[in-house]
Amino acid sequence: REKIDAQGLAISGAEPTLVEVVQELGDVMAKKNIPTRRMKAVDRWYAFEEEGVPKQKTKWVKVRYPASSPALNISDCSKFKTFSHIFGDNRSFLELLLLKRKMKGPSWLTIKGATRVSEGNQITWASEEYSVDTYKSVTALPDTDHRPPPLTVMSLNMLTFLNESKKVNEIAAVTCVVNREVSMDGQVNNNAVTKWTAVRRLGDNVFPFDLEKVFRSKNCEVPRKEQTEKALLTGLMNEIERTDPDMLVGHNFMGFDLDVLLHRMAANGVGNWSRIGKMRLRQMPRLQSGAGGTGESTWEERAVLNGRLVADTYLLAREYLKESSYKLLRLAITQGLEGPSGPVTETMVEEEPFLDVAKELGSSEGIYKLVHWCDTKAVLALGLMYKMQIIPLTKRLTTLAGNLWSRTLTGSRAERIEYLLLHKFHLQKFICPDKARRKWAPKQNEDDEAEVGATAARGKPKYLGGKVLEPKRGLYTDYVLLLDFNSLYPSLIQEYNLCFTTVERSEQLADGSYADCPVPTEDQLVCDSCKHLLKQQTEDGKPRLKIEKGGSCLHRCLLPKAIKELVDSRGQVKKLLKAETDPQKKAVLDIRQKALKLTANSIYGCLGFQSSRFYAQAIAQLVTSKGREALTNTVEMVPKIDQSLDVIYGDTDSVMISTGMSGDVNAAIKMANLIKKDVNKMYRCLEIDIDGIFKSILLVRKKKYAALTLKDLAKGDNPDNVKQEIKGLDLVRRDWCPLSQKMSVQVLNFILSGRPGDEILDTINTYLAEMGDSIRNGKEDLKDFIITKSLTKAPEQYADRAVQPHVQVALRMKEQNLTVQTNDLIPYIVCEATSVNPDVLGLKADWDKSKLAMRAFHHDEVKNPATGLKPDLDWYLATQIHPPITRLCEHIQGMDSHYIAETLGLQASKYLVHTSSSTSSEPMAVYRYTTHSYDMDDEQRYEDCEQLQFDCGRCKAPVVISIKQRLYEAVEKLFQENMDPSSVGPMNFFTCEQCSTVVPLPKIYNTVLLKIRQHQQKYYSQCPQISTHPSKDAPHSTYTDQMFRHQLTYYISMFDFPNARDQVYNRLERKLLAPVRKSQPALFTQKQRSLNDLFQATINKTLPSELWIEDPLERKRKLVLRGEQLQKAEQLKEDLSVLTKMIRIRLQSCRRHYVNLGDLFANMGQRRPEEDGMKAKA
DNA sequence: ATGTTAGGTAAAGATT
DNA sequence: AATCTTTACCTAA
Ligand SMILES: [Mg+2]
Ligand SMILES: [Mg+2]
Repeated sequence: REKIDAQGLAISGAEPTLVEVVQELGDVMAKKNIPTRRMKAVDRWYAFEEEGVPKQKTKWVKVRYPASSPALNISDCSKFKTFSHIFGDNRSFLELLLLKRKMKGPSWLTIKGATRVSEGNQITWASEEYSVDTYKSVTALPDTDHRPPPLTVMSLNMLTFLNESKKVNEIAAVTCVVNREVSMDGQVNNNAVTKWTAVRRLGDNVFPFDLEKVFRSKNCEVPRKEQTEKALLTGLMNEIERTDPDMLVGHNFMGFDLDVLLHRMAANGVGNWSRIGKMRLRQMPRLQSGAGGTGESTWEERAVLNGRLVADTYLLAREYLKESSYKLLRLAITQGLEGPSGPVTETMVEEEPFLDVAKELGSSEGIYKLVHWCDTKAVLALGLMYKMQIIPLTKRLTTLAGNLWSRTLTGSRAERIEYLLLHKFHLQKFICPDKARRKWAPKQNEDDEAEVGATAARGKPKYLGGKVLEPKRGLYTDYVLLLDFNSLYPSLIQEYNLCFTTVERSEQLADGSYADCPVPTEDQLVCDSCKHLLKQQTEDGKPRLKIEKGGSCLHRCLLPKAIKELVDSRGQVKKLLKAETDPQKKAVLDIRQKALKLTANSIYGCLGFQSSRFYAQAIAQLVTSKGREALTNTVEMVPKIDQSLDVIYGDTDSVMISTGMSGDVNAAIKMANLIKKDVNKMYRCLEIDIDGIFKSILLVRKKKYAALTLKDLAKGDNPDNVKQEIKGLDLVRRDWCPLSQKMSVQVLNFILSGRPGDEILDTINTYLAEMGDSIRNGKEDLKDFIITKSLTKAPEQYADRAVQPHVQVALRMKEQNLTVQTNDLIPYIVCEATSVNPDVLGLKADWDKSKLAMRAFHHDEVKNPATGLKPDLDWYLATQIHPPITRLCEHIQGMDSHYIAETLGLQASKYLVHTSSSTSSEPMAVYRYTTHSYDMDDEQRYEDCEQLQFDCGRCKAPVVISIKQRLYEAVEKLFQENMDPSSVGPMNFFTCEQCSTVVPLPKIYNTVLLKIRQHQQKYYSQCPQISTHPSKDAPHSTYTDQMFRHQLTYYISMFDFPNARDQVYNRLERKLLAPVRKSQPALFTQKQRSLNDLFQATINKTLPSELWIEDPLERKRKLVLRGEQLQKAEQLKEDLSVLTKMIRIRLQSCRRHYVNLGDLFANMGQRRPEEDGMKAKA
C-alpha cells in the first residue's frame, strides 16, 4: 500500500518501509502462533487478474516458516495498512515441493540424509519408509541418466449381483490379472502375466461337487473357492498386498468397482481394507449412498487409493478414443482386442448384460461361465489400456506439465496446464494465482438457487468463439480445396504475443464479456526493469541483457514461449519420427509428438475455463477474436488471387474453395499452393496448409457435409485414391436409428457417385420406393429401429423426465434391477400408440400416449411378443427417414421434400406442416405422421383430382378401373352375402362389370398417358412460377407443380395394389363392423374373423402377398397358387407395375423439368453448383 | 471441481 | 394455429 501519514492519508508515491510491513505481518502471525523469524524483501513479478497488484517488478515480503505451523490462510487484506495482498499462504506442500525442486513428471529421485521410519510409525504400507527434514534433500534425476523401472500392473474385475432383500450389490467373483514387467515406454512382457481368480458360495449353498471336474475338462484353472464374501475380499486384499501393484486397471473402476468394494469391505468388516492403496488408513471414508457403484466415486473414496496409479479404461477411452459406445466389449471389438478365448463377438456383446450372476452360482457350468466372463473382462481392460498406450502417453503428458501422474490418469486437463504454467512462471520469479479458496458457508445457502440457475447458466457461453461461414449449399463436382490453419489458437498466441504479461485487460461489460483488448505492442514485450537495464546498457556500454528487435524480455510472453517450446519440440520429434525405422522407437516418438500436440491445444481452453487458476477470459476472447479476423481476411483474399475461386464454406480455421476446375488435379494443387503462399505471407507464425482436395462435396449445412477426398495428392485423381469423409450429417450421429443411417449412407453414395444427374435421381427414387415398401411391410429388422441416447445425469434428476423417451426407458430399466448410470446409452424404439397397452405392460392406466416418451420402449420390451408392441412405422418414415434423406437430397436437381415424401409413401398434401427455423433460409416441410394413416380416405384426399374414365368396348357402360374401389366393393359384397371363404375366386380388375369384357392393357396405358400429357400441357402452358414449397395461400386458379404431382400420385394410387390392400381392409372393417364393435363384442369378433377370412381369400386368389418375395426359390416355395391361377396373378402384377412405373417416370421427369426452368428464371448472377451442366440441359 | 464456443435438430410448452 | 422459447443431445472446430 501507499504509505500513510499521521492523519491517515495516503502519501502519493511513498511506500511503507520493510520494517513497517514486517511489523504488521508479524503481529498477525504471532496471533496464530506462527514463528516469524524468516522474513525478507524480494523482487517478484505479477501478471494475473487480481486487481491492485502491480504488474511490473515489485518489492514483496517473503515469509518462510515450518510446515508444522498452521496455514496463514488470510482471505481479506483490507484491514491491513502496509500491504494489500497475501499470496501463497494456502499453498499445498506437494505443489511447493514440485515447483521448488523443479520436478517434472515421474523420475528417479536422489534423496539425501533420509532417516528410516520405524515400523510402528509408518504411515504407508511400503516395506521401508524414510523421512527427510527439508525438501531440499530431494532431487529429481532425468530419465536419460537412469532407465525407469518396470511397473507392476494389476487389472481388477469383479462380478456382482443385486441382493434384492437388502438392496445392495454383493460381490460374487473377482479376477486379478497381473503383469510385473510393463515398461513405461509402452512395451509389455506377456510372459510375466499371472492370474488370480476367486469365487464365493451363495447363502447356504455348497459348491457343486463336480466343480473341479468341470473346470479341468475345459482345461481351465480351478478358481479359489471362498465360503463367504468376507473371505473373498480378505483374500483379494492379501493378493494386493502380495503383489503390491504400482497401477490398478479396471473398466469403470472409479464409477463402480471401487465403491462396491469399499461398501462390501465395510459391511463385512474386512480388516485389511486399506491395502487397496498404499496408505495405512484407520477410518473408512464416506461412501456413496445406495446399493453401491451407482455413480461417480467420492473424493474420499479416491484418496483410499493414494500411492497407486489407477487407470480406469472407461474414463480414459472416453478421453482418448472417439467411439459411439464405451462399453468394454464394444471397445474390444472396435479396438480389435482379444480375450483369453479369442476375439470378442457380437453375441458376447449382446449376452453380457443378461448374465444372471446369482443364478449361475448354483451350478458348476454356471460358475465356469462366470469365471470365464470375469477373466475375460479383466484381460480386455488390460488389453485396452495397452492399446491406448496409456502408460507412455500419460507419463509423457505428466513430464511436459510437471503435475502428478495419478492426476493425469484421472483426466484433468486444466490441472495439467496449471502446473505447466506454474513451473514456467515460478522459474521467472512470478507470483502465481492462488488456488481458489473453497467457500463453505455460502454454498449451502445458494444450493437451491444455484441448481435452478445453474442449468441455464452453466452452458451459456461467456464470449464469442470461432466464426462459421454460411455455407453455399449444394453438390459440387469440381475440385474443392480445403485449406486449414495449423493449430490456429496456439499459433495466434505466438503470432500476437498474447500472454498474461502483455495483454492489457479491458473493462468487463454488462454481458460478462470484455471489451476488445488491444494486441500488445512491441513496447509491451519488455518489462520496466529490463527496459531500465537496456537503458543503462546503452549508457555505459556494459552488456547486461540481449533482446532482439521485436523480441521480449524474460518476464514477458511466457505463454507464447511455452507454446513455442511445445511446437518446436514437436517439430523435432516429427523429424526424428520420419527418420526412425525401428517400430518400437517409432511408437515412442509418436506418443511424444501426440502429447506435445495435446498439451499445446488445451492451453487455449484453460484460458477460458472459469475454475482455472490461470483463468483469463479477456485473453481467451482476444484469441478467438484474432481467429475470426484471420478467417475473414483469408476469405476476402481468395477471390483476389483468382477470380474463378469461390469460398463456399469455412469453419473457425478453415476455408473450402470451389475452383471450377475438374479433370486436372495438378492444376488444382498448384492453385492451392498459390493461395497457401499468399496467405502465409501475412503472418509470422500462423500458417495455413492444404488439408485436402475434394473430388466432390455435398455441402448440407453449417458443420454438416460429405465429401470424396483424395487420399494422397501425389497419386492424382483415380478411384483407388479416393476416400469418403462425412462430418456432422445425421448419419454420423448415434441419436438416429440405424435404419435411417443405412438409408442415408446409400443415398449419399448415390449422390457422390459422380454418375449423371438423371441416373442418380432414378436410383435414389427406386431405392426409396423399395425401402418405403419394405418398411411398411414390416420387412426391416427390428434392431434397425433402435434409437440410442445417452443419459447426461441420473434419470431421476431430469426435470422433464416424463417427456424424454430415453429417460422413461431408463427408469423402467432401473425398476427391473438393471444398473443405469450417467453417460449410459439407452436404446429405445418408438411404438404405435395403438400397440401400447398399459395393462399388459404394467403401466399406469392414464398413460398419456400422445407424448412420444410414452410410446418409447426398450428393444427387449418390443421384442417380447407378449407386450404386443409394434414399431410406429409411420413415425419412423416421417421423422427418422424423411427429414435426413430430404436434407441430403434437397439441393439435388429434381428432388425436394414432397417428392421424397411421395416416394417413401408418406401422405403429403393434407398433412403438411410448415415450420421455419431461424438458421436455414428455406422453411422445411415437416410431415406429420398419424397412427392410422392408412385410414386416410383416398376419395377425400384425391377429390380435387380428375377421375379416370373408361368405356366398355362392347356395352359402352362406364368402367371403373381402381384397384381400391373394385377390391372394396367385391369383398363388401362377399361379406354381405355371407359367402364361404373357400368358394372365393380370383378377381378381375381390368374388366367391365356389366358384361365382363376385358379392357385391354394398351388401352388403359394409352388413356393414362394421354391424360398425363394433358395435365402436363396444362401445367407448362402457365407462366413458370416456381414454387418448391407450395403453401396454402397459393392461388388455386393456377395449376401448380404440386397439383400436377398430386394428380399423378392419384393415378398411381389407382394401380398400387399393396397400398390398396392395406387401405381397403381398414376401411371395410370400419364401415362394416364399427356398428357392432361396442354393442356386441362377441358378434364383433366373429364378424371380424369372417371378414378377414373373406378378404384374405380374395387376396390370395388374386394377388397373394408372397408374389412380392424377392428370392425366386423362396417365392416358389411359399406360393400356394399354382398353374393357370398363378400365371394370371403374375400377369396382373406385371400389368400393374407397368402402369405405375410409367406414371412414376412422368412424375420424376416433371420434377426435373420444372427445376431446370426454375433455375433459368432464378437470379443468374449467383453462382450455383453444376451450373454448366444445367445450362446445357436448358 | 476437473478445457472452450458454435451449431443443427427434435419435442414440448408458452406466447401471440 | 402459427411462432417463439426452452431443454436435451450430439457433433465440429
Ligand atoms: Mg486447423
Ligand atoms: Mg479445421
